[in-house]
Amino acid sequence: MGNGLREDLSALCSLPAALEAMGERWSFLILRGSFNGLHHFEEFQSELGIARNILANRLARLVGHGILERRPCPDDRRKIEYRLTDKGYALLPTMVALRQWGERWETGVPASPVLVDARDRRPVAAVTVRSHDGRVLSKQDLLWALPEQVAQDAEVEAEVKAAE
Amino acid sequence: MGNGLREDLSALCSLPAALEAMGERWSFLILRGSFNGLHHFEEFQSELGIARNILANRLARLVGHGILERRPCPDDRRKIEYRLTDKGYALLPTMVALRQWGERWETGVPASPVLVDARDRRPVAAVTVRSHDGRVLSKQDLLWALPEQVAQDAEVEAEVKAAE
DNA sequence: TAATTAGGTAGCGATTCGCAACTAGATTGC
DNA sequence: GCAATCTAGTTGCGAATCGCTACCTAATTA
Repeated sequence: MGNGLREDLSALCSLPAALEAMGERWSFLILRGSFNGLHHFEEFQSELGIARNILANRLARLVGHGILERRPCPDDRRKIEYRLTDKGYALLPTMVALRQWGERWETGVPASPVLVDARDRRPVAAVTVRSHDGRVLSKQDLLWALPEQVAQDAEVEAEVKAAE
Repeated sequence: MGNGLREDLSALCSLPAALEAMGERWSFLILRGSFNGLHHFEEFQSELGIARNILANRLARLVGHGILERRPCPDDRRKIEYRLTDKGYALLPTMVALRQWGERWETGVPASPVLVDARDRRPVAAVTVRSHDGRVLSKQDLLWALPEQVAQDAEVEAEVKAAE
């Protein structure tokens, strides 16, 4: 049933393994490439091993959604630069969370390259869900609520005003 | 170029909007259903509007990957229960992060239902990337490092031992 | 025992996939 | 300044996957 995800990439990064389980992978993988400093068509193509027409299609889609920005290189007008927009960069927590999940549950080993704190070069912490005041929440601390059941903003607004 | 993602779901949850941009959606959407308390084939089918053969295929895949567990209902032997495993539940931060991204950048409105802290029914915080000691890290605080460049465990092990 | 319900399969046309070959514009080598 | 090369695609093709509808089987209810 599998359609042949490349094994050579699975070894380096858990993301393909995570997406093998989760479904479509190229958009996420292109995004990972962007986060890791890839900027040009040929870089993505050779790094990811994606078919050229699919890559062109996905890049166009990502640009269309405002996740990547497309602009000609000033120094070499054959080249096109693809860069993350703020919107694209905002997918970092999602990316990191998915990658960490793949590390923990699929590959079992840390992916490379590792995302580290620039200050001390230590790997970032596991991405978690937290309460409004920063406590880590786990399964039994969480609840799904309809909008009208959410604690209303009386106290929240009071705090915000107090902080200003 | 779009293949017709249902609009009626986009209104309720930002995840379809996020996945409209990100690619494959059914596995994530089934997972969201699981997080929100769906357990049976027909529930997923009518809630998500997914084709039956695709749903059967995706459920089998998720079960095969150990994300969902499949077991016959003891009280009604026609029914099959699909439940999140620990591995499946571990995708919560990814789900929440992707959903929050969709809320912020695609739909612009909070999704329903809302994930809240059971203690005070306030919505969970935005999922962020943090340092090992919990500081929120942003773009300029982060670095991609090769495994050999990661701060080695001399001090880390020392701390761990000190804590024991 | 007949009708209904739950969880699938089977068949179909349309779309998308990956692969390979080709193209167009810019640049470099000689 | 002309040929070779390099970048970023597009095109054509067969294979796989998609969504839709209809059908099927086992268990339950009337």
